[in-house]
Amino acid sequence: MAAFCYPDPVTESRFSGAKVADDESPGKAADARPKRERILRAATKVFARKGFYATKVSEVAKAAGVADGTIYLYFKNKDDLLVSLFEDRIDRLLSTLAQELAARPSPEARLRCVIEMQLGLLEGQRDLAEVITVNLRQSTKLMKQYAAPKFALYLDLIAQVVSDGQKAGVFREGVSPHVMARAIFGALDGVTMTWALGRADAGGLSRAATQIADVLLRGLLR
Amino acid sequence: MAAFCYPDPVTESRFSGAKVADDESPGKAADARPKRERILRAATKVFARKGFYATKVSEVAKAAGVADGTIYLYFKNKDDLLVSLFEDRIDRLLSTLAQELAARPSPEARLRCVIEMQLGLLEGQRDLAEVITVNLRQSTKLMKQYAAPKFALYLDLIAQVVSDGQKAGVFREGVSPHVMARAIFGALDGVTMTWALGRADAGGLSRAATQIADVLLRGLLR
Amino acid sequence: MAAFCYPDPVTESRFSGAKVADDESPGKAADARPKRERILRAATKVFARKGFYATKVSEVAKAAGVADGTIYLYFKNKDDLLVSLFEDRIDRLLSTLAQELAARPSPEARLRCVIEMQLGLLEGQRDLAEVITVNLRQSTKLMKQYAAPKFALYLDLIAQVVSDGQKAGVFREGVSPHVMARAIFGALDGVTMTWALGRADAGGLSRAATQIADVLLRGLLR
Amino acid sequence: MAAFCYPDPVTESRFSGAKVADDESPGKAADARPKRERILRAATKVFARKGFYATKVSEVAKAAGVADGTIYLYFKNKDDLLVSLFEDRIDRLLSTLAQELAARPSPEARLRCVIEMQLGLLEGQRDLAEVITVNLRQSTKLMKQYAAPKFALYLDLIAQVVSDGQKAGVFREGVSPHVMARAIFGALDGVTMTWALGRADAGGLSRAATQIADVLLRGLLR
DNA sequence: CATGAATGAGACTTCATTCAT
DNA sequence: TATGAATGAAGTCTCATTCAT
Repeated sequence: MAAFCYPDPVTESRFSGAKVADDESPGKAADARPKRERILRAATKVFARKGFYATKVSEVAKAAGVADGTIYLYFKNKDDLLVSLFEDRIDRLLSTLAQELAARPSPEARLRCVIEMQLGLLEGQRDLAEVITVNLRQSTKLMKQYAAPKFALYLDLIAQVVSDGQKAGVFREGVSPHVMARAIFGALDGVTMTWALGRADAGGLSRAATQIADVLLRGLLR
Repeated sequence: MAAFCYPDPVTESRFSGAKVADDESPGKAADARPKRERILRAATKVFARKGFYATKVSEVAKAAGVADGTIYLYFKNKDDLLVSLFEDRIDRLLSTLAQELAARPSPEARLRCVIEMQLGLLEGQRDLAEVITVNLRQSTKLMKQYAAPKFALYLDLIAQVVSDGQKAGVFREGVSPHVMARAIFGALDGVTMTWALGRADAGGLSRAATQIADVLLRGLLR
Repeated sequence: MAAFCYPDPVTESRFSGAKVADDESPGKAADARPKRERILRAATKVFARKGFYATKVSEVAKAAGVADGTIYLYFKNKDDLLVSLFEDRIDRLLSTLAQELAARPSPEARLRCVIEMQLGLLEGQRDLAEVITVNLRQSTKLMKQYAAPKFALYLDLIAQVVSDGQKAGVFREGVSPHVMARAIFGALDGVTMTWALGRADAGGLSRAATQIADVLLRGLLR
Repeated sequence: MAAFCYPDPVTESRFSGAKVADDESPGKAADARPKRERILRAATKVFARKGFYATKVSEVAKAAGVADGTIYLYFKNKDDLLVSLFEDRIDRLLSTLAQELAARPSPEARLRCVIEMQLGLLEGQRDLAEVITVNLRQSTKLMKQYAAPKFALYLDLIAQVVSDGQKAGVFREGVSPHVMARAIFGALDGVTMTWALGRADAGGLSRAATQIADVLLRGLLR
């Protein structure tokens, strides 16, 4: 559930110092990671507030507490900042999701898991949610060239859950797993987007998750 | 179904003056509209191909066959081009949809109508689909200030269909009509987005519409 | 002799208005040429004073009395400014030189013509001289990629004069025309450079021309 | 002849420490000099390949196998690198040349000596030749402030040779020794430049030296 | 109405230089 | 001495917008 998440803000501040010391290879720049993370986190916040194109690199730098030039020690350019942000987070989601799914044999449970995870990981992270649902789509180029491959992996994973359910005789035939994957993703994305752009009340996404899961499962079951 | 559509490309060049003259408010200059339409159409094409921010106003002008400055006789600025594009199209959708829905009493038929219409109007208009699903999200500002209100109207309309279905005892209780509206919209949007970004095969959206409608209806029915 | 020159500063201000009107094709942007020339002239002045790399594009713009962006309507980038400057001038030199040489049959006269022309065209144009002898060599890239081809044409032309003189039995054999061409060009370039970097006294180059021509001719004659 | 040259690349790596230790002022740190030399040599190579302005200090550092900051322990700044390079080499040339000239009484021999030395020292050192003929002119500021004084010394030395020859009644009167010095230097520089920018074939410069010396001497002799 | 040359503000990015280690 | 991560000043270039024709 914490898959896609930044380190929890609470624990983060507590352990950030320790983390560098204990779970990083000591040869590497010991403080490089935190700085990269700091920049990414600042970028998320500013992008969400102002939009990607309206955000100046210098604003991200200021928010991260580094010099403008420092951004370019960690990211190729401004675009790379957005893409890296997306890739970092979706990588975490993919690996956790794969792991969680492996632990759940029933198709229903697996589908619920996907739904809860996609919504759960953004709950409480309005900024990240906004960046991913809104800002990431800023540029067709970014979408097509960079985000698309990772995104396709995620859709395939959902499609697999549907397909497995069909093979197991639990889900109805006659529904294309790939269309369904897109629809499921889109439904969750749509809910997240309006949540992020609106009041973003606590618990809103969890409640939505249950309802959407109920409807989709009833719709898919034989 | 032609709601959201451009005038048919064939008739357009021949009759554009006349056509727009009769179903539009007469206050505006007689030949201004076709030029406005030409610009809007060019914008759609270029925005879809390159993304809103990567598109220069001069490129839209060239694609529309007008001078750069002419754009500013019809639109306040570049943002206005995108917003106008969205509003023009969604206005047509809203009025047609309201009209179509009025003709269908059963909740199932009404929900199917929504789904078919949202997908149907973009079928064969890959450019427009891409602009609406991808480019419109370019700027949080645009989304929040301009698109959001119109968009909310659309979501309310869907929510109403769900809510009416519940009151009629056809759809299950326990599902928030607003959450459902967002999920339905998102599901269709997700399918459209991948369709537009991918191969965009003819008929792809219609087939998807039926499947999604089936799943959602089964999921919503008592 | 005016080959390589800007229009004479005196006549220029007198006739610039007229020139546009009478000797330009009227279809073309009537005032584009003067603006390009103005920029080129401003660039020469500023480059000579501060060096190419130390000169900001905005300084050239200010000196030319145009906006920064205007520079980019006439030149691809800052490098192009330097290269264009060189090419424009050398083109004029080449065509005038070819024409003058055709009118002189004797090898001695032809060599004197080359020498007087290379030095004469820069006499009184210290800025241009400095840009060509000093600034142009600022970048190996510029030299190798752009200036070199035109420059080679010029060297070939000198080599041809030497070679023709040898065939005519006037100049000694045993001297490579190409080596000699480079040496002649270099001798003149060296004199011009120190003249431009130093006091640049009026008449200095003409006097030098005669002396150098004398030495080289005596050295080359049988 | 080795005047202007780097230490021979072969012996250099083996004996660099010892060699520089004996013929240099002992005041400086014992191992600082080889590092200074390494940096200067790296700078020559990289400047020749990319041009002074296109070369980053970090590239020189990498080529020299030192850290960026180390450069600043030996040179005040990037400009100082170019100036030092020039001064180091020209100092060697000047002292060797003075010494060689002292050993030759006849004006003809002295002039041949100048020519052979200027070309000879660069033969086989294409990089250095390119830096001196092309890169050094990168900045008017560098030329005027730093290189010019040393350069003037060199020109004076050549002028002296001409002037002495005239006084001895060997060279013709009526030729300004200073103009001649600039022309001689320029002729050699021109040949070197095209050699360095072109194929730079072995022996090319020596052959050129003889031809140029022949022409100039015949031109200058009574 | 239409044009398109001109504008000029402002963003991204580079890179010489510094300094804590 | 040596390092190289960090800095931040500053320049090139773009492009939305204007306005004289």
